[in-house]
Parts: sequence; structure tokens; C-alpha cells
Amino acid sequence: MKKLLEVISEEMQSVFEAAGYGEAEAGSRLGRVTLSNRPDLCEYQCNGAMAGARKFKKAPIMIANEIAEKLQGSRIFSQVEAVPPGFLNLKISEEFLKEYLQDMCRAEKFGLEMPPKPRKIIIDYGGANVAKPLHVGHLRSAVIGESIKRICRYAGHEVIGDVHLGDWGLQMGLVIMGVKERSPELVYFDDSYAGEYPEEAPFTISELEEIYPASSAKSKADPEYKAQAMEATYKLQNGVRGYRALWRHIMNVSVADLRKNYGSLNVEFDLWKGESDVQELIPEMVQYMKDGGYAYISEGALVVDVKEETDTKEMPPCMILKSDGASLYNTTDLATIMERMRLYHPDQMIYLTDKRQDLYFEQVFRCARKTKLVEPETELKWIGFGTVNGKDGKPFKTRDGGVMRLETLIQDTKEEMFRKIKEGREMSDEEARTVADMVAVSALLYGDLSNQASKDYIFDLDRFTSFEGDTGPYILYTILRIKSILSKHAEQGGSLAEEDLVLQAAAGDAQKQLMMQLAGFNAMMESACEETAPHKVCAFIYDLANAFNHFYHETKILAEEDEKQKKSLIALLILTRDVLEACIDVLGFQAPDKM
RNA sequence: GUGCGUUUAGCUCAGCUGGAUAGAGCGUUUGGCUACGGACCAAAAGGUCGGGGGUUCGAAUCCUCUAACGCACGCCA
Repeated sequence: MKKLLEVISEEMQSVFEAAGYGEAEAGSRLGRVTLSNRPDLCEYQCNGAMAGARKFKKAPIMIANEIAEKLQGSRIFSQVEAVPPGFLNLKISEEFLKEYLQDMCRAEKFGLEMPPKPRKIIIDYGGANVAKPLHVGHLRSAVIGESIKRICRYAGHEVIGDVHLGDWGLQMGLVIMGVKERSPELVYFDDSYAGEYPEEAPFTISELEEIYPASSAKSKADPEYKAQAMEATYKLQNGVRGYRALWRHIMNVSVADLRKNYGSLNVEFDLWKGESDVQELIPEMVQYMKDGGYAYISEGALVVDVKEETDTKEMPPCMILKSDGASLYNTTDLATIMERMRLYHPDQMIYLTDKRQDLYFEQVFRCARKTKLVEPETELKWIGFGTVNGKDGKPFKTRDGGVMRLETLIQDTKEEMFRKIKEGREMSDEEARTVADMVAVSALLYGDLSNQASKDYIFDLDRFTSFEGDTGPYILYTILRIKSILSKHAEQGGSLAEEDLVLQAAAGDAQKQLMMQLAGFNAMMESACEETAPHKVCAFIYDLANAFNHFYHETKILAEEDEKQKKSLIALLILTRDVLEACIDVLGFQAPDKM
């Protein structure tokens, strides 16, 4: 289905052309109609008369008058007014709007057009490291990535989400050393042991989480210990049986815990790959880069130059191997690109990391292109997100200044929600817990996603969990309000079947506003997908929820006496509910049945 | 030093490829519950869009200079 503004603009454009005003400059279409920025004067506006005045050497108001004249009696507009200096102020016809919405109700995905060529997209998000607990910083990568995945999928693309774990390298050597410190007697450290290793892991997740920081701290203070950790890393990477077995345990315990934590935010990955998966590809890739003449030794390290003529900034080369021959972040990322091209051959790869990695990803992408790891048409996109800050504007910390764990943050939000729900409603503890968990997730996700990804934002639990204002709970509240009316309607014997419910033209201003807002759904979703911008979905549903609540306040629905009109109102409620639910679903949360 | 980002109401944020009187929420003040969820709705006050200059009929938006803050700049990830 065409977007409403597209339909209107085409109508306007055809009139401009018929009047002899084609393009003012190449590509600039004078007939472009936008939402009005003066809602007191009109609903939509067209500024083409002013844009074209210079080229056609005519006063804008004269052009506008001419256009307005020709549009009298148009099927689409109920009012067209030319206003000095040359604005065209438009109001849409109620009848036309109603028809558009009726089509929208019947269409797949409310009239969102599917791409002619769906893209295969791999999205790399989450940023988790094995054996290290998730902290606040991981919230954004997970939540934004998940939403972009869902938005692109909804918009008709094939999307594969990969958590791309940090499961290799020195951190693993440190964990292994940490385990050895605690329990040196374990068979994993007995070189002469040849039997099967136990199936049970020798630690729990909470022990594992203690082991890493302790071991990491020790290695910083004790060079000999660090050397041992490096040796452990080396042994692991070279396949020493006991270390591999221990590594599997670390992976299993850690991944199970990660799944649980991500799961509580409704974040689900299709692939649980990690750095370890591409280790075998590295020698081959390095050889390829050497053979291709791309890589050379500089200051002892193997690098690929990624400078470009047009650069105005310093651009260090992309390092492939360190001077000791070891691989690094770049190495696994490039090898992962190679693997992804072989296994999935995506049209696009999207990476979500914090925004400080800007330069790094530019280097890696340039390197991947230069060395032809990807095809020229493969799109590589990096999305850098800002920091989660506390109310002081500095990175969010616990009260005593420590790192805030994601699990704690989620738990605190759930507790706060539980408290608020018990305070405002009669509900059993058990039910309130379930509801609070759902609403808390909406508060957390909406609080994050409603900000532009690239900016830092201030985490404010009180604000996010509020039922008023631009928050997740407010959106859920609005949905429940609609559901409640609909179920009451059904209780009274009313039908909710589509064929019984025919839309009528808007009966009042509030209803028309609501209908206009709904009609913008497909345009919003398309641009949210193109621009990978979940905050646009948030802004849209907030406006929609406001438009609905305003309409609700002014309209009696179940008490409406005119049967035809009542059915139309019910149809509008259903559409509003469905659009809202489709939107919160791409944001990654759901509405409970009660709250 | 080089480059990137941010700067909009007391606070937290929008502002779509430049358009009319720069918008929300929170907070403040005020009004509204015998309809369908008042955890709601409505209204008011609150701004030299960091600063200067420029382009344009028209700038928060484009260009330029500048300030403050943050970040990154080969062997971390």
C-alpha cells in the first residue's frame, strides 16, 4: 500500500505539473506534502509554491492560488487554502481518510509494503564475554540490536542475530588459572590424565563470576601469574585436552546464564557463535592477505594499510597480527566476516558496539573491502551507541561506585514496578509479580529505545517506571484500556468479527486526529527500518497513545446509540490496539492482560 | 596535535530532505471523576536553539570561525 503522504503528494504534484510547474531543480518535486507544523491552521502542508517561485519568476502566492484553485473539489482534500507568503494549507477529506484506513485494516502489516528484494542481514550485537557478568553497558547493545533485528524482520528482510561471544584469548587463560588457583587438584590440570573428564562443571556461575575478576586483578599485580595465564591461553588455543574440557565447562555454564539474562529482556539470538569459532580460519586468512599483497610487516606487526586519498585525518593501518604473532580483536572480526560470507553470504552486516569504536570499525571495514573479503555490494554498517549515565551525567554506577550488573538493574526495575502495582491495584502477590516483570521490561526497553541510539542517556528509574509521560508503562496502560473496552463490548454480546465492523468517516476532530496518526504507520515503520531507528517507533506510539487517549476522553464508545457508528468505533479501537501491539513487539516487549 | 561527537524550557528529551508562533514529558500553577480503567484528560507559565559571522524570500536545521564538555587516535576489546 502506498504511504498516505505519497498518495497526497502525487495528487499535488500532478496539479503542479498540469499548471506548468514541473521540477524547480532536478529532482525537487514541488508537490511534496508534509505533515503540518501548524496544526491550528491545517493538517498537511505543501511549500512547493515558494520553492518554485524563483525558477518560474512568479510570486509564490500567485502560484499557490493557482494550485489551490485547481484542487477545489478534489477527492482527497476537504480544504485547500493558499496563504501568504505561499503556503498551501490542506485538510484531508474524511471520506478519503476512512477509505485509506479501511484498506489498512485489510492489508498485511497494515499496508507496509514489502521490499521487492528482501535483504539478508546479519546483525552482531550483545557484546557479551564469557565468564564475565553482563553490566549496564551491555543493555544498549542487546536492546537496540534486538529491536533493529525485529524491525528489519517486520519490514520483510531476512535477519540473523549473532551474539558473537568473547570466548577466546587471554580472558579465558585467566579464568583457567583462576580455577587452578582454587582447585589445583582437578584432573584438568593433570597432564598425565588420559580418561574421560567429568560431565559436571567444577564451578557454578556465581563462582565463575568471582573467579575472573580475582584472577584478572592478580595478573595485574603479579607478572609471573600473568605469564602463567598467557601460557594457559596458549595451551587452550593449541588444544591441550584438559584445558579444552575446562573451557567447555566455562562456556556451558556461562552461556546458560547469558541466555537467562538476555531472555529476561526478550533478547533472543539465532546464533551463539563466538571468537573461538573462527580460530581455524585465521591462518588461511592471514595467508590470503599476504598472498594478495595486502598485508606487510610494520614495526614487527602484520598490518594492512587502509588510508585513502581523501582522508583528512590520520588513519593508522589495520593490524592483522601482533608482533608476537598472536591474533587480536581485528583478526577475529575479519575472520568472522570471511566466515559469514562463506556460510550465509549476507547482503548486509550490522554491528552494534559502543560509539568509541568508531575508528576501529572504519579500519576493519576498509580492510575487509580492500582485501575483498566482502563483495563490493555487501554493505557493512556500524552503529555506535552512547553510554548509560547516572543522574550525575557520568557512567552509571552502583551506590558504592562499583560496576552495575545488568541483572541487578533488571531486578531493581522489577522490584520498583512490583511496588507500584501493589500500591495502585488490588492484586495477589503472585499475579503482581508476573505483571510487574512484564511492565518492568517495557519500562527498561522503552526508556532505552526512546533515545537516539548514538547519544548518551541518563538512566532514571523513577521516570522510566512512571505510568505517566513518555514511558513504556504508559503505552501498556493505553493498550490495556483499549483491551478492556473491547472485552466489555464482547461481554455485552457485541461482535469483534472483522466482517461486522465497517469504518465510518470520522465523527469528530479527535477521531480524525487518531485516524491520521494511524495512517502514518507504514511510513514510520519504513523509515525506522531504513534508518535503523527504534526511537522513531517509540515516538510514533507515544503520539498514537496520546491521540487515542484524547479521543477516548471525548467519545462514548459502548454507550454509542447509533449501531453503525458504534461498530465503526470498535473497528477503530481494534486497529489502534493492533498497531500498538505490532509496534511494541518490534521494540521487544508485550502487554500483559491486566495491570 | 589530528579527527569525531554533544550543546534546544528548571530537569529529561523530540524536532522528518531549511518553511508560518521551535515541540513533548517531568516538575510548578489551575481545572475536570454518575459513561467504556482518573495509573487518565485539559489549560497556563516557562526558550536570545552554546556564541559570532555567512548563504537564503525564510536557518535549531546548510557553510565558516569559535567556546565548553566528552571520546578516539598500532600491538586492549
